[in-house]
Amino acid sequence: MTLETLRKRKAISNASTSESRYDAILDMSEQVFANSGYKGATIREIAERAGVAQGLIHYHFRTKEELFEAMVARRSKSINGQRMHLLRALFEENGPPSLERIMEGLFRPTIEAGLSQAGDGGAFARILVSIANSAGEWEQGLTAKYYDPMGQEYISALVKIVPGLSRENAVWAYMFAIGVGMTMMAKTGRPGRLSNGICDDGDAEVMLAKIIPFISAGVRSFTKQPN
Amino acid sequence: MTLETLRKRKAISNASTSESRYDAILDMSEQVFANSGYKGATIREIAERAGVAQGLIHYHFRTKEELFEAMVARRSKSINGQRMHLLRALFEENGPPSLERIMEGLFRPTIEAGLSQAGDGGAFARILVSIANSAGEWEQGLTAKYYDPMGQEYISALVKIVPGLSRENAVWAYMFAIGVGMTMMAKTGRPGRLSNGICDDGDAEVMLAKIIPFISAGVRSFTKQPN
DNA sequence: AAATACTGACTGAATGACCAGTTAGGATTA
DNA sequence: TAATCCTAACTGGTCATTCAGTCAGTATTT
Repeated sequence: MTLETLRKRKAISNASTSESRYDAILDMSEQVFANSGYKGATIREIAERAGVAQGLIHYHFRTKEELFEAMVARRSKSINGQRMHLLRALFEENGPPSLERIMEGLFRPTIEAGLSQAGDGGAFARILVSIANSAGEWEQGLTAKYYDPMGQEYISALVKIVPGLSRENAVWAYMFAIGVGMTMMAKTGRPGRLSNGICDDGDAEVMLAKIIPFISAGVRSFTKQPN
Repeated sequence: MTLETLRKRKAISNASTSESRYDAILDMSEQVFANSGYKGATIREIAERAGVAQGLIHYHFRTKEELFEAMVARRSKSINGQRMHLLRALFEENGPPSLERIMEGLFRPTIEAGLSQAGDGGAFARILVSIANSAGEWEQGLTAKYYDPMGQEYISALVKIVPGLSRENAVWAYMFAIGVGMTMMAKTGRPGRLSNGICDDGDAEVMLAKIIPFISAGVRSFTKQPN
C-alpha cells in the first residue's frame, strides 16, 4: 500500500488530468444514478468507477442527496443556459421566429449534451425523466428550481409567436412537448423493437426531424380551439 | 411457475375486508412502489400498510421482483384488455373509425383505471413511466412482455385509418402519443405550477380534451411528409 | 389429517455516514 | 532560507441501520 500512497498526488491544479476528481465524481454519478435509480445507486459504486475513495464523495458533497442535486444542477444549468441563449437569439433576428425553430431550440441542447458524453448519451435524460415524472416533494422541488423558469420563458415565447394561442393552451403544449422529448431522449430502444429495427431512437437527427413537425402541428391545432 | 398453480384464490367473505389479502398486497405495492421507486420501496412497508406479516408477501410472491411483476401484470392486463376491446369494437362499426376515437381508446382506460383507485390515481401511471423510460434489460423486458403486443395493434390501426401514413411514421407517432400520455397521467402538479393554477392535471376529462386533438394533429402532419 | 394461509423472529449482506489520519503545497515566521 | 504553521484534498477503515429473504411453527380451511 505504500507504493499506492507514494503515487503522485498532485491533484490540485494539475494539468496532467484534464478533469478534476470533483467533476469525475459528477460524471460517474450520472451513469450510476441513470442505470440504477436514486435508491439503487450506491456511493461506493460511484467512488469505485470514478477511481476515488468513498470518503472523498462525502467530503465534497456531504450526503447522497446533495450529490444528486449537484449533478442535476451542473447539467441543467449548462443545458438550460444554451436553451435560453438560443431562444433570445431567435427573437433578436428580424421578424418573429417560426414555431419550428423554437422547438428546435428546446430539444437540440439536450441532444447535444447527450452526444458529448463519453459513454451513455441518454444517462442524464433518463435521470430527468425520473425526476420530472415523480410526484414526490423533493423531486418536484428540483424540477421547480432548475426547470420551471426556463419553461415559463418557452411558454411565453409560444404565446408570442403563435397567433390565437392562449396561455393555458401554451402550458399544455409545453408539457406535451416535454413529454415527447423526454421519453425520446431516454434511448430505451423500444422504437426499434416496435418497428423491427427500422426506427432508431439512437439517431438524434432523425428523431429531431420527427419530433419537431409533430409537436408543431399539435401546437397549431390549439389555435383552432377555444381556451 | 409453481406459484401460479399454487395460488388458488377465493374472495374471502370476511366481514372486515371484502378484499383478499393477496389483492390488498398488490394494491399497496402500487402505492409504495410509485412513491418510492423500485429500490426505494420496502417489503416491510408494503406489509405494514397492507396489514399483513412480511413473510406472507414472500409466501405469495417469493421475491420482490416477482411481486413487482405480478403488480404490473395485473394492472396492465386489465387496462390493455379494455384497450384491445375498445379498438376492436371501433373497427366493427360501419365505416372506419376516426383518428380521434382511436386515440381516446388508447388513453381512456388508463384514466379510468386511475380514477377507480382509492387513494392516489396516478400511482400505477408513475410506475409505468419509470419502467418505460428505463433502458435496463429487466424493465424493457417487462415493457416488451406486457405492452408491445398492444402497441403493435395500435400502430397497425393507425396505418389502416390514416391515409398516407407509413408504418415507420406510425411507430414514431405511437411512441410520441405514449410519451405525452404517460407524462400527463403521472399527475405531478407541474401544469398547475406553470400556469398559476389554471391547468389542472388532476382533471382527466380536460386532459383528454387537450391530448387527443394535439396528438391527432401531430399524426396527420406525418401524412404530408416523406417516409 | 392434510393442504393451505399466515406469523414473527431471525440472518447475512449491503449501505450511507462518519472519523482519525495522511499528504502536498502555500503562507508565515524566524 | 529554512523551519513552522495551516488548510484543502484525500484515504482506509468502522459502524449503526436497514434490507430481502428464510424458517420453524401456528392457525384456518377442506
